[in-house]
Amino acid sequence: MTEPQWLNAEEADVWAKYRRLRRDLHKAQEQQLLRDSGLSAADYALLAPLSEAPEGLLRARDLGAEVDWERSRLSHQVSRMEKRGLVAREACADDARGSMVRLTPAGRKAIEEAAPRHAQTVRRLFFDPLDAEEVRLLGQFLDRILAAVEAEAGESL
Amino acid sequence: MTEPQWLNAEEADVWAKYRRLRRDLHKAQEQQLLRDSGLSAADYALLAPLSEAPEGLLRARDLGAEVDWERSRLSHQVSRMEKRGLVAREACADDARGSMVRLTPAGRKAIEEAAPRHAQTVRRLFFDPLDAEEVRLLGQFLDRILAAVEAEAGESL
DNA sequence: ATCATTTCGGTGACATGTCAACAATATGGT
DNA sequence: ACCATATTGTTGACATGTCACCGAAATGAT
Repeated sequence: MTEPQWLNAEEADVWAKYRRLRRDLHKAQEQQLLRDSGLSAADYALLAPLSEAPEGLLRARDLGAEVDWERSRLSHQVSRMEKRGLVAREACADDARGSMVRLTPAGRKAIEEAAPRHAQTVRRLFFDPLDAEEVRLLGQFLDRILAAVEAEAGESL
Repeated sequence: MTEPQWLNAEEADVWAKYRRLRRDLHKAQEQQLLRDSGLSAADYALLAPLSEAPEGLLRARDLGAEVDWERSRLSHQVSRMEKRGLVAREACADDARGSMVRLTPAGRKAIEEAAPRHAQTVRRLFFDPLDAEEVRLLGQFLDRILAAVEAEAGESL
């Protein structure tokens, strides 16, 4: 009996490290983005798939699928970015319910300036501390933990 | 020349997995907490150190240090939790600037009911998919990445 | 003792994220 | 064609998080 319900000392330590990394890495990236490009993480998340789409144009539904965001979240964020001139909304020809989101020239300029430095930051902070074999292992660990999380999420559908 | 500026295919894959894990694990935990205990992640973050403090009483400054939150964030969250009866503010005897935060009986009940299931969820999702050696390795990886992140953060001080 | 500086907590404005509800439109079964 | 249902996007209310600033009080240098 006595399922191992609580975490042992090493697990508690690793869990604390994960939470700290989660927070501090995200904060470091947001600050780097904002400082270098004036973009927020939410801005970047939407600009990246838009910049890879033909003509920088995506239907809101498809942009939402790319980033896996809820519709309301996407709508709010697009509204904020529209105000700042990073994107523009257009009508959807195929479907009168739909809404197209187009990257403006200013938005294209912002993402193209931001992307290299963003990638450099990811490399320097996340990958440089590990060698190739360790990256491979970490990928395996993430796969397995993700599978457990997705299985849990799947139950409630 | 040509510093490895962009991520290679495996790195991009691992990075995408990390971001997905980051988001989905956090969401799974928040939902479990809210469903089982009516607490948000922010509630839990403050209730945990309070429940371990003598008399469930901590000075705001020290509570903030425990969770490493900014003062304004802590103040906002304590205000919201005060409204819901989870904690109560008191004057600080030593320092007239200070403010004490005390766990109410309702707050103690909430955290004590939430904690075991929270720990179970962490174990099931994060640690059960890994064996002991893998947990040890993951801890090493996190240590090294964290060191890189903290070094970066330290530069701007 | 005096006064600049620091610490402490709080507030308001705003950005972000979630939820419930809504209106308009599309879709599919009959 | 008709109508129940699903999809799409938006909105408003609210929780959360960040930032700049403030006022009060403690601290430290002189």
